Amino acid sequence: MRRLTTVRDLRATNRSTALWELYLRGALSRQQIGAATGVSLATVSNVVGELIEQGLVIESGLEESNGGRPRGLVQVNEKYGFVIGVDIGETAFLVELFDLAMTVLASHRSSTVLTHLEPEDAVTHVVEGIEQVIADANVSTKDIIGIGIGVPGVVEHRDGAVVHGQSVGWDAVPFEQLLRRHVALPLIIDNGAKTLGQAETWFGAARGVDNAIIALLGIGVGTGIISNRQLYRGATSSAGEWGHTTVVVDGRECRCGARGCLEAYIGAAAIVSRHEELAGGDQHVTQLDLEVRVDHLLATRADDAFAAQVLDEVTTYLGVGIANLVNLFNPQRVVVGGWVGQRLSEELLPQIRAAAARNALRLPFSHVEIVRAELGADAVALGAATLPISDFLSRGGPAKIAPQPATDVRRRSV
Amino acid sequence: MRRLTTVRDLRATNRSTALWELYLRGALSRQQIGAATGVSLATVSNVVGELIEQGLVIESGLEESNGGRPRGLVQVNEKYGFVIGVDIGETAFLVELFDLAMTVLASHRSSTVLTHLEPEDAVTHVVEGIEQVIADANVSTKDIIGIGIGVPGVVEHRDGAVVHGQSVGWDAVPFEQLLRRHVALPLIIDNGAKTLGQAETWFGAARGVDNAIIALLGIGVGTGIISNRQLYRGATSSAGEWGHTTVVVDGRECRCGARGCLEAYIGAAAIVSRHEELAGGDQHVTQLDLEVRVDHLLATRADDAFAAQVLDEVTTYLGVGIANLVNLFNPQRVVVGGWVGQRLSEELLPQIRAAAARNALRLPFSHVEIVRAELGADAVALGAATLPISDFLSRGGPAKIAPQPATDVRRRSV
DNA sequence: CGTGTATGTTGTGCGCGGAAACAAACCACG
DNA sequence: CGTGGTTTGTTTCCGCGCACAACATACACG
Repeated sequence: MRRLTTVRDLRATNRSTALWELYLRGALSRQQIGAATGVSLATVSNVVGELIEQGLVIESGLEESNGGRPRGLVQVNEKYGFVIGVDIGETAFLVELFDLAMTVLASHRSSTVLTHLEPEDAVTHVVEGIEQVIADANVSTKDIIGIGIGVPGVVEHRDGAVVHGQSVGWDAVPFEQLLRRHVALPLIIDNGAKTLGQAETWFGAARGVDNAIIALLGIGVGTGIISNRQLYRGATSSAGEWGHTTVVVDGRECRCGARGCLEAYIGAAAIVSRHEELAGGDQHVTQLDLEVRVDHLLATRADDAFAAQVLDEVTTYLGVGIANLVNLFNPQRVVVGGWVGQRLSEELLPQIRAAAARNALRLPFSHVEIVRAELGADAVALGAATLPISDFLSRGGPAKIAPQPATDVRRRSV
Repeated sequence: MRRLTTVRDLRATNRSTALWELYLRGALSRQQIGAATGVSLATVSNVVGELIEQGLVIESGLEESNGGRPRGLVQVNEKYGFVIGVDIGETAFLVELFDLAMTVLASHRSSTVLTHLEPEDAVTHVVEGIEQVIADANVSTKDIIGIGIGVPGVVEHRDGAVVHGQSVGWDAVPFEQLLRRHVALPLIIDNGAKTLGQAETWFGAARGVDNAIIALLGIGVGTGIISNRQLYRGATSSAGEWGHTTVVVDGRECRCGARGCLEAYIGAAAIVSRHEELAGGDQHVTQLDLEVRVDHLLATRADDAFAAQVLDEVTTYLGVGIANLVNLFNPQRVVVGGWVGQRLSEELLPQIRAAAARNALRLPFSHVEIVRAELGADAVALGAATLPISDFLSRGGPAKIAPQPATDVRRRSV
């Protein structure tokens, strides 16, 4: 966090907190801002006036009056700038361009089979997508605040993001460096589970919660951990690697090389192959098949005893995994998402809750809600797009605006 | 965190950060303080001057000069105030009185068998201990900044601390309320594993580390999680309950009622009874015996194949538990402490590291050090005593000092 | 003992937020 | 339709805190 020492830093933080409030809560009156930020009304007026002059904030109607002057509402100018969110996912690339209200203005999808993705190919796909959405939405490059990218793997920040993505065969790929050769805009790269977590925290099932965990179940299994409304990153920002925590010592073999990992029990591939192990069947499964097969399992569980058993096992292991998170992190809410998570929690949420209850300590469990994710799989791109917005709000606006001339303008206009 | 809005808050934070630096790093020159806090030398002089006048800080010698005026060093006045740390542990009560340099000025120990501890008895023991150490150290009550208490169980903060301690049979005991009837001083109550974690962070094996986990292995098994140099508490401050995370689905029965908890494999009682299960032996083990038996296991592991097997198993499970923490929290350092942890890591640390390496992801594991705790079991009381100090430093000194008169004094003296 | 060098302190000015006075916008009621 | 009451928004003034720069201080060295 930036240190706060001089009087001018005060202005910067007050600007920033006002912007955050306005962004997350929508249109607010000046008194609401004052109450939320703790500054006097006079200062709110002052700060808001500055923000309006610079175009970051616009007036948006009046409240109903109850006898006196009606409260004027202000809100963030949705068209002040634009952001791009990129999802490099398990099944496809998705590039979306948003305004600040997170309305999708343009979208570009391209699918690939990602068993072995060449970094250079990924760069090409992403750059193409970015150029495409900018052209489609017809926005000026200088109005784009930044680009956020969610990748399938651990992201290490040293001299730009370095990606370790086992599932796509990436070992210490300097993805940020590669991209910067073709993209001049500000880039922020993070793990896809983390960006999904951010999306659910800002706009989905974890909205308004201080401490939450968003579990992402797909082929891979991961989490985004929200602590004090912020992503928990750990020392080298690889925190939340839930999929390879051990739930059975000496258990099933996992693709990571260890044994008994959670992913080896509740990952999409594990679910399907477990059913084959019980029922017999072809061993050749492509990734696209996985979705169909998981759906089929859920649909036929009333008739297919093996399917019922598999889902029962999955529910148990998922419950154990969640219980471990609850014991260790003591969150207020656990959100189950990702395409496998969505489907499972759609039909089996009570059983998942029960399994978690059996394995968690009573006290932390009594304070936690286990809910289904509200946003779909596209939320990874949405969450990625929130990364530059988060920066933008924390900086209190664009970095370039020199506060001095702005003050002059105001003075002259008086 | 307190919000920072007015210009006066600036002074308060600068005071506080200066105090923190001085406390954690010892005697510093004014320029060092300036560099660490980011304020100008003039302001440092100003703030330090105020602190010296109020007696919180004293001058402590000069540095060697290399040509110019020698740097004057300042440090926190160790005798400005005193704190009391209390450890309500598995085997005894320990009450200690410290000065701000954490020198023990008086100590009071009383042991009990804690299988069923009456809250009222605990209150009596603690109050007696507090009165005793105050009398022994011959300090004035008004010079005591506060009392910190580490308890064996989860602490919930609502209307004062409420303690849930299964191992001592406490279910929602309003311990703070009970104590306040007899103690007028400021009280801070927290989980013993967390206070130990704080002690190792400030003075022990996790000193200077931003993200660390201190594992406490005794009869119970818990952790103190340090994130950004602060204790991670979660939503209701029960975070870090490691002992009852599941490492074997459908595994050994645990005293908590669930199955396969880590504590059922590496807790002191589990270790001893596992050896009995293999070797046969009397089923009657008191808590005091446990220490002897664990020591015996370690001493005879070269000759006793069963002992070797038990320790091998324990090492494996401990490694798995640590690996799970590493994957989820991505710390820079894991400190193994508690009396069982100390003994195990004394002799088996390489094996523990190897077991963790087998089960953790490569990337986070490559950034973590697994080390032995530096402080003994008494550190729970030490850590508890840091709680009021932490408050004191964050407030920038005692709450009562009105800044206005102090300024007057200075002006008059000019 | 003077000169050079680095440290500590003392004014001065700028920018910030708070309090209070003031201006503005609306409702209600006669 | 106008006036008083009420609530909101703006402006002015003041105190405060920090940065900058000039000044005072303390030591080493020759």
